[in-house]
Amino acid sequence: MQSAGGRLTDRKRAAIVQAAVEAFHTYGYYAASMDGIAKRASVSKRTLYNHFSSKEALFDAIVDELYSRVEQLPACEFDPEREIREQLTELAHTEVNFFISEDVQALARAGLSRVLAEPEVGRQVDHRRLLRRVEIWFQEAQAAGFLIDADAETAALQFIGLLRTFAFWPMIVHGEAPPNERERKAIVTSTVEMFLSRYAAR
Amino acid sequence: MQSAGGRLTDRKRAAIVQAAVEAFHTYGYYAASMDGIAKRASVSKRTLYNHFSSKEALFDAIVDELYSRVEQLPACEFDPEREIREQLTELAHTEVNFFISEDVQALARAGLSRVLAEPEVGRQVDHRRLLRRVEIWFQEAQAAGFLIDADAETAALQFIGLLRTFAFWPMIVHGEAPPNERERKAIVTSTVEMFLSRYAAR
DNA sequence: CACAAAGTAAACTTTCGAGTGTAATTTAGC
DNA sequence: GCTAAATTACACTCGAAAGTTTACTTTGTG
Repeated sequence: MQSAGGRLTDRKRAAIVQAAVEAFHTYGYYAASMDGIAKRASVSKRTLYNHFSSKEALFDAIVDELYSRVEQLPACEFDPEREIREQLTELAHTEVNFFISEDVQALARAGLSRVLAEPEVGRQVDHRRLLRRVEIWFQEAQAAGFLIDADAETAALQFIGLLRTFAFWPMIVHGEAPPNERERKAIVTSTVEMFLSRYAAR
Repeated sequence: MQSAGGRLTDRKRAAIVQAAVEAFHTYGYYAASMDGIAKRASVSKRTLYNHFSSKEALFDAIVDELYSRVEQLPACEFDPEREIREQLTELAHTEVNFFISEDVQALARAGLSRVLAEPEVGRQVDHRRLLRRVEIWFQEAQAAGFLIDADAETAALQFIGLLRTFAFWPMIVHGEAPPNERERKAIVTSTVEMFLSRYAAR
């Protein structure tokens, strides 16, 4: 028995998943090799293939894994008792932390590199899944009279789009480091400011 | 002599460039093969290699080619005599048409797929180059008293970011069709609206 | 301790794409 | 028409990466 918990096979599987996340993060789907992942996980190639029958199966498992981590985002329910700006700021911080997390970055890099080579895959991704939370929040704030009447989906996309512009795409495209706390604050503030300028009820 | 103009070797080269743009657009950098490009250009593989000594050289040539087309964007100078909203709308349309053009999409897809596998490449891309025009425009509008005092780079990034959120990333990530004229108008209008809500002088 | 399940190492097959060598053919300026 | 440069077909090398086979070892539970 080793120090880490679980049966040997569970530990091996976890090591593989971890290594795969790192490899996909670093190299993208195509440039990440199964040999490399096996090595990184300190696992024989055969063991890798015993757990995951192909690279694609491994990738799909990783996507599921990361999605499940990802959907456990703290729910942000609208609260009519609290300041709208404060709540929006909190929501923005949650989203930013989400986008810059290792897991999401790994998922995005791997997913993107795949989607670029196999566009059909991208067409089947539900891009509203992550938007819905914000959309619903917006509708509730509207119903409570805090925000003006406007298309909730557009507003949600604008909000998320602004955050991604500063805290997601630069990391993906230019390999920038994740924003530090000061930078995150500036991003959130400028986004909230813009959003409220447009949508705050008079 | 064939119908198309130019020396044979020039025509061949043009066919190769055209085929490469299409291939990189369709498959991304890695999944596009030199055999495929040669076939698509109706050129022997050897001729392809006589013109471009490697895939990387071909890619770089394409990047240069597209960049040169791309930098001929109609300059949008700020004109203190005209309505700010009208000018901003025009600027937005120019940018949207730019982002959704075949050339830019091809460049982006190829560039992205490369950057995902070789992050160093991405780090060397000057991401402010396309921003500068808008930034300068914004500063001039500020100086003329049409826009409030605020960080020009942030504002420019927000503006471009909003447009890309609706008219660029969905095509890249989800393989969506380019927005039609009605959709483009809606994108431009909502972006201009948001931008002016935040930055228009009182 | 026995033994079944799981892991290991390393050589192996296949496939695919980049890039080359060559001999024969076509093009176009003189 | 002659000639040099460009193009072509195609067979080739080379390397990388997916996935497999085999013979052997480790692990841990009853």
